[in-house]
Amino acid sequence: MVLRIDDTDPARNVEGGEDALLADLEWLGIGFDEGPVRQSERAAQHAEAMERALGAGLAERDADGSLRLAGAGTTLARPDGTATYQLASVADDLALGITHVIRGSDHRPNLPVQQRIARALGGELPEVIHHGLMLGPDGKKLSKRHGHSSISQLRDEGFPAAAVRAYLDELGLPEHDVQLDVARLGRLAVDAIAAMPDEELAAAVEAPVEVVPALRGARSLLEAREYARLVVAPERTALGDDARLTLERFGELRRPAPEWLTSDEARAIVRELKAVGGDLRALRVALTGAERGPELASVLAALPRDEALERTS
RNA sequence: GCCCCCAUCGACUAGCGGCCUAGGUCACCACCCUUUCAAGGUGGCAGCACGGGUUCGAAUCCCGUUGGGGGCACCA
Repeated sequence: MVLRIDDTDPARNVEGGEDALLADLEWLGIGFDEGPVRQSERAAQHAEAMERALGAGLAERDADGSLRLAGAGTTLARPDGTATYQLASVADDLALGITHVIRGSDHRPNLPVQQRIARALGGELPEVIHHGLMLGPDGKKLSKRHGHSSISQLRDEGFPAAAVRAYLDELGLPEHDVQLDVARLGRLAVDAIAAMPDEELAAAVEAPVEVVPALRGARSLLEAREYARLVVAPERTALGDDARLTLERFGELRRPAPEWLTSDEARAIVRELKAVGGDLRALRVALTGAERGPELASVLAALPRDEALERTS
């Protein structure tokens, strides 16, 4: 597996583009054996290929000095002598001993041209497989408008890398274009978060390990982060007098219990409150400042005694 | 306009001439569980784009139509 950066056109190279690409690959956990090989650093090899193409009668010199594929008109080299993608990629495929290329179907029309160039260079093009393109949920070309239009955007939206990989694996190499299925991706994110070891999940949302059980129901890392915030640093909320009884009863149950509750002990307290007709919603709001969030028992288990009592007093 | 790909439930797919009354997963709907949201359990809805062939037999092979996509750069 060779990572090659096809940067033959300086005008189109984006500042930081390569780093962003590398970062995405690393995040996804996709490694490579060689590279990155930059085509911009292989001008000498490309010049050699031009000579051979000229010698084989494959290329013709234009009036302005550019090199064109005989008969077809495809440009192989610019007037300044730099190779275009068509020539450079074929020459490098051959030079690097590439055996297989997997690329999007937008490249399909290039196949016959590149096979022709490869033969003129005295070789044979690697085996090429084309796959369908990823479309937006509306069946149209993926764009910024859809959101989730790039790997880094998916990461920012809180999808775990494992979920994105699982989705890609599921897709395989479709022959036709494929619509991005956000719901499916979300489902895989739930599974991926559920499968994460405590330490990893804690690190991913920058939260203490004790709160991890409270994060388990989250559907995205963003949501998990929000859950963690509700446990660690909730907003203070004023509760009405009708909540008083439940909170007092909670205090009576919590005070004699250990500093940290096991999940069984936490569940037992919830069960007890439930049995006496306690207002669990009020307890939730007192503890997390929100009506919705992590499972109540897991919140109890994530808070030390004094903190829990303080929030409910 | 010209060239090239593709076509199964809403989505992603399994299917390579008889195991197809078309299977799975997600979504959706109902119910169960649960005094939050998820998760989990049970059940349900729903599809071979259309028209012709070939064959004893077609989702599967052939032709056409329609639809979708890609390409037609001194971009990659």
